[in-house]
Order: sequence, then structure tokens, then C-alpha cells
Amino acid sequence: MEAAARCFHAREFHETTLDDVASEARVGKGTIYLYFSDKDDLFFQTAVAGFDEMCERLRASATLGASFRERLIQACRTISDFFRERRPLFRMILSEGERSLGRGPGLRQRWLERRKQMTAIVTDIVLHGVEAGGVRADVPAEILSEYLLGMLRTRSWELEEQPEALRTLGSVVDLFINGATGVTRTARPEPKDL
Amino acid sequence: MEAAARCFHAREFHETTLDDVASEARVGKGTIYLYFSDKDDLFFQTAVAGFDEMCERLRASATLGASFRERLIQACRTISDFFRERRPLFRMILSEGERSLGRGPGLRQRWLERRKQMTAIVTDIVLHGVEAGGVRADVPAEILSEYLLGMLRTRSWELEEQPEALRTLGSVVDLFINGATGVTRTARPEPKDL
Amino acid sequence: MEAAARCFHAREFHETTLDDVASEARVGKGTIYLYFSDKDDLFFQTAVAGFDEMCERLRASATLGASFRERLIQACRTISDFFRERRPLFRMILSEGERSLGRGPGLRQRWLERRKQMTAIVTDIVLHGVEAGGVRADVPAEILSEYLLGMLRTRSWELEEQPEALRTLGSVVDLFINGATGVTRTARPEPKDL
Amino acid sequence: MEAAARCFHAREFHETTLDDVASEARVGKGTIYLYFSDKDDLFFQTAVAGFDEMCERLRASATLGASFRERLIQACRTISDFFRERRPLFRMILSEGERSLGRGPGLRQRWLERRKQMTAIVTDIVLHGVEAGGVRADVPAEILSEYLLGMLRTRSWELEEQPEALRTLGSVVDLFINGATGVTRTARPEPKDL
DNA sequence: CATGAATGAGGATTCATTCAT
DNA sequence: TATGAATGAATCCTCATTCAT
Repeated sequence: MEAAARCFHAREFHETTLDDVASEARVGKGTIYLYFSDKDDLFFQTAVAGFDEMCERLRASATLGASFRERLIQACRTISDFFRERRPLFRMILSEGERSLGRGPGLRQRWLERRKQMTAIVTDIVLHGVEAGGVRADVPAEILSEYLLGMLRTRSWELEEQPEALRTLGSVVDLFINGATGVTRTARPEPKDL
Repeated sequence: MEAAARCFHAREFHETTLDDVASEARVGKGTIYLYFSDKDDLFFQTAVAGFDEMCERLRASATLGASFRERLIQACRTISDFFRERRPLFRMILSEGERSLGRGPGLRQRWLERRKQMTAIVTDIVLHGVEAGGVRADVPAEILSEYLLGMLRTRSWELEEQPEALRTLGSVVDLFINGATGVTRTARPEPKDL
Repeated sequence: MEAAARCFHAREFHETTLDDVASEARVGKGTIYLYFSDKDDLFFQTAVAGFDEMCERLRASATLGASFRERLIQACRTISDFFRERRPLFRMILSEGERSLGRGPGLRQRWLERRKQMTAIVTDIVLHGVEAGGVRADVPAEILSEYLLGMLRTRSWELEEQPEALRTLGSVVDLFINGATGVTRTARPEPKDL
Repeated sequence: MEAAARCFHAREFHETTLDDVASEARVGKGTIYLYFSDKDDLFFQTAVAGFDEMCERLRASATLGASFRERLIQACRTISDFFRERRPLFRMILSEGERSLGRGPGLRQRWLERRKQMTAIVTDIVLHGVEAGGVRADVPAEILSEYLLGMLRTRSWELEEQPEALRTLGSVVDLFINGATGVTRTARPEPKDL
């Protein structure tokens, strides 16, 4: 049934009609209301389910990668891949996350909670970097993670039409780690890294 | 008349009615159609006008600041302030920029053009940094700029509720320049900087 | 199964859903269609059954009461009690009796038939009054009965919130017998009557 | 616009669609919402307006008629005529007055208020009868009036198909005044009356 | 030029009815 | 026989757009 919510990916919330969803899902319009109380409910259930799936993948991939940099790249790749597959979910999560503001605080709460899960996983990786030394401790790891996710968003969004070579995940992570002045440093000297 | 479009700031495109706009502007609803062909047209004219105003300010502030870092901070401040004042325009530009995709290619074209103007100004500053040495040249300045703007967006959006001290513009620019490993370096040794 | 139709008492025909009925009856929704052809059919079967039960009681109580006045009071009490217990059926019969007009003439016919049964019993009592003398013969007993029933309806409906003391069944019957000018007369001088 | 609400007369609230109303009124469906906030609002405005018009007429006719009986007949005639013209409004007021129960107490309040106006006028006439002597004072005039109105309703409703001669307004009022035992008495001996 | 009343296509939601199990 | 998931026609309501004044 959530597969039917792939319709939400083609256009935004207000532009998606329940007729669209119903016919895409090959079910009657009324059927939707057997499983979702609302158009809003349908939207959030869908968004949350998508998010959860990604967190699942992200968690699974979080331990992969030997070095700090590799682990970050791995996480970024998971996020990136997931959203490439489901580009519209991406947009949904980005821009329509806003929508939760207008609704009951319950929904907003639940939404922020989910988002925090994603951030937490990345934050964990960064925290390892901090503990291992090398990563600055003056800015909380959570905030650093958010910036990394922000760059990732830029990469998938604004830079979407740039050639892949100019926006490799490696370059994003490098920029995140070393900054625009680009002296290559790693959290801990790791000869195999790079 | 465009001032009336401040209504677009209070809620989303689809949640704004022309009645709202008309009464906010203190004009008749029909009058809107004398100046705009469409609700879409009204929306884009408004968005573009807002954007242009910001580019204006940005250009004016681009030369301020002695060092590379200071100039970046200055630019970030201008962008940030502008969007703080007009938070909804921000959201509009973020999430509804998407909307241009669905419309005639003319609109999309005009929209991307405007956006490019903003990026270009930041890119210019970064280019100075590249020329002056210090800033990595392997990644095009334009792309670096986009990442910086992405971090800025994260700062104003996801980090909105974090205490100001943890998300100063200085820290964003530092992170951009020096990366998460945070060794303070400047594009060129400039004692007065910091 | 008809007991399930007590749902019709809680709200109007149009406000009652078959889901309500089915879950109240603890049966599947489809089951209803095994016994009733229609929502309409269910409604009328229910209404008619309720009516029949009341006629039963009414007939049983019709012989009680020594005097004319007492017999009328007894009948009124039976009707009144019945409708108090099943107030919603009352409303149903009052206002939804109308509904039969729109339906097939068969339903309307069956409905009027039942109603006539109720009237007939009261009419019988009045006829005794006529025969015994005292009750005017210029107006058909059936019509007199209808007026009495009308007053009874007023008592249960419009006067519902008046204190009981001001709307005793005795006072209704007195008014019916003696009129607003209220000289106490009985169909036939009966000392025990009061 | 209220004339458009004559559609409410053809069927009951739940069976009337706004499309019906709109096309009957020869206006667009949206137009209705310019003048009424709701289907409910439309319904009540219509009902109340009809009621008020009748009260108007009733008040105007209240002083006509020399004797008590004549005044009552006159009032009954006004009410009866009005409802004959607008039979469906009658049903509306009768059976759908119920509807106000489900709505905000405000509506219910306003509705009862209107109804009270009608009753008050009739009550006034009865009060004169009480003062002039003849009419029993043990039952409040207001309650007597309600019973009279109840009989009137019976006359227009249940007795609708009886020949006119058997249900003249005179006979209703006589029954009300003198009761089923039918000794002709008047509130005050008035030779010209009858 | 300006207006705002009128419009009606379009969308969310309900619910009587069916039918495969 | 009993079920209840699925259905989609029907309904209320919104709002972009038009046009007579």
C-alpha cells in the first residue's frame, strides 16, 4: 500500500490528488481511507516509512569502512543512493518537512524524531572521529553532521547537473573534512586512507 | 503591488489564495489580473523580485571585508539576514524553486538564471581566494560556492533552533575553509584576520 | 437482528451508517443484506416492528380502566411510555414517516396501514364514549382520536421540558374531553371518576 | 436568495444537494457560499426566515376577530394558510427542528427562540381568554397554546386527506375550547359568536 | 483602470452495496 | 451462511478566473 505512495513522488503534496494515488495503486479511492485516516496521514505515513527504510540501510552500512573518511563516504553513499532511487521522496522530505509545522504538534514531533534518527547515525560516525582525534571538538558533532548532510543535499540538488567527476562523494567528504583550503588531513594518520 | 505578495511569505503557494493577496494588497481581486497573467506569474514575479533585491544587497556587500574569510562572512551575513527578514521567501526559494520544473521552460529558465546570479557573486569571492592562493583549485569555485550556500541553508534551516553561539557565521565559514579537522588556515596568512 | 436496528434510534436515518448498525448488531455488514434488501427496507422493517410492538401493548391495555376518561388515560400512558422508552423510534415515526412518501407506494401503503392500526385502537375507545353518550358525534371518532394523539405528541415533544405536573396525562385527556374552557364533564356521570 | 431555498421544501435536509439548490436558484454553486457559510447555515437561515415571515403575518392577524373563538380561528387560519403555501417548510420546521439538537447550542438556542415567538402570539390570545374568564387557569396558557398548535399540526398532517368539512378550523378550535364532549360554551357569552 | 460578485471545475471524503472467500 | 475488504458514485466545499459595471 505504501508502494502506492510512490505517487507522492511525482508531484508535491498539494498537486497530488487521491484519484492519482488510487489509480496508481490500482485500488478504489475509498480503499485508501481504510488504511489512512487522511490525506495528511497518508502523506506522513509514506514519508516516515521511506525515512525509516533509509535509516535502516544507513545503520547497516554505518560500520562499513575502515577509516573515518571511508565511513563518512559510505554513509553519504547510502543516503545519496537511497535518495537517487527515490528522488521525489527526497524532495518530499526536504521541502514538505515544512508541512508538519502546520499540523498538530504530534505530527511535527514524530517527524523531527525521525529526522533526528538519521542525523544521529551520521553524528555517531563524526563522534568517533572526534574521539579518535583530529575532528574539532569546539563544534558539536551533531552540528557538524548537519552541515555534512547539507552539503550532500547541495550535491544532489543544486549540483545535480554538474558532471559526476566534479561532485564525487569523496570530494564532498574531503571538503567536509579538510575545508576549502584543502590541505589533506585525516582524523588519524592512516596510510591506507585516500 | 509586489509588496502585496508578502502574503506568499505567510504560507505555501498552494495555501495562499488570491483573496488573501488581494485583501492584503488592498486591491480588488480582478486588479491582480491586470498586472499578472496568472497565479503562477504572480508567484514568480514575486520570487524573482525578492531574489533580485537580495542580489543587489549581496553585490553591494561583496567588496566589504579585508580578508577572504571576512568577505565570505560578509556575504553569508547578507544572505542570512535577508532570509531571516523574509523567512518565507527563503522557504519559497528553497522548496518552491522546484515548482518551476513543472511550468513552461521559460519560467524555469528565468528562475535558474536568477539563482545563478546569487551563486556568481559568492563564486567571485571564492575565485579571489583561489587566485590569491590557499583555496583548492581542483574543485571549481562555483561548486565550492554551492557547498557554502548549502551549509548556510543548513544553518538557517535545520540548525534554526540551536543556540546562536553554536552556529555563528564565523563557524560556518571556518568549517567551509578549514573543514571538520579544523586546523586554522587562511587563504593567505593575514594577521588581522580572525 | 431487528434489535440491532436500535441504532436507528440514536440518530436520523441519513445519519446512521450500516457500519454502525452492523457493529451494534455484532454481525458483518454483508449479513444485513441477507435479511434486508436495502437500507430502506431495514429502516421500514424496523419501524414497522416497533410500531407493531406498541400496538400489541396498546391493545392489551385498551380494556383497562373503568371510565371513558380512565381508558383514554390508560391508552395514552401506554403510548407515552412506549415512546419514552424508545424516544428515537418516536422521532423516527414522526418525521421519517414522511420518508415513505418518496419510496415505492408499497412501502407507503404498509406504513399507513400500521399507523391506522394504532389510531384504530384509540378510535375504539372514543367510539365507546360516543355510544355511551357524552362524546360529540358530529366529528368522526377517528378524527377525534387523531387530535388526541396530536396532543399527546405535543406533550412528549414540545412540552418535553415543562415540569411533569403541568403536563400530566390526566390533564391532556381532560383537555381533550372538556376543552380549554374546562368544565369538568364526563361522558357519562361516573362518581368514581375524577 | 432565500427564494432559492424553496428547494429545501421538496425534500429533506439530507436529501437536498447544493447542486439542486444552485440550479433551482439559477446561480453557481459557489455563489451560495458567498451568502451562507454552510449547508447548515443555509438551512437555518431559510427556516428562520420562513418562520419570521409567518410570525409577521400571525402578529398582523392576531387582533382580528371579535370573540375569543374568532381570534383563535383567525390565528389558526394564518398559520394553516402559511403552511399550506409552504407545506415543505412546515415539514422542515416540524421534523427538522430536531436537527438543531446536533449543532452548536447557539443554533438550537436561536431556533427555540423563534419557535417561542410563534407560541407567544397564540399564548397571548389564550391569555385574553383566561382574563376574560371562561378559559381554565389551572393549565398555563402557554401549554394550552401548544396543544392547540399540536391539534393544528394533526389537522394539516395526519388528517390531510380527510374531507375539509370534517376538519374545519372552526371544528378544531371548538374542540380545543369545548373538548370532545362538545358542550358549546364560549369564554364569555357572546351572542354574535358562532 | 478597478472592482468583486459570480462561476464551476476540481478535490477530499463518505458510505451503501457487492462479492470473493 | 457469514464476512468485511474493496469500490466508486455522490456530495460538500474551495478557489482561480472572468466579466459586467
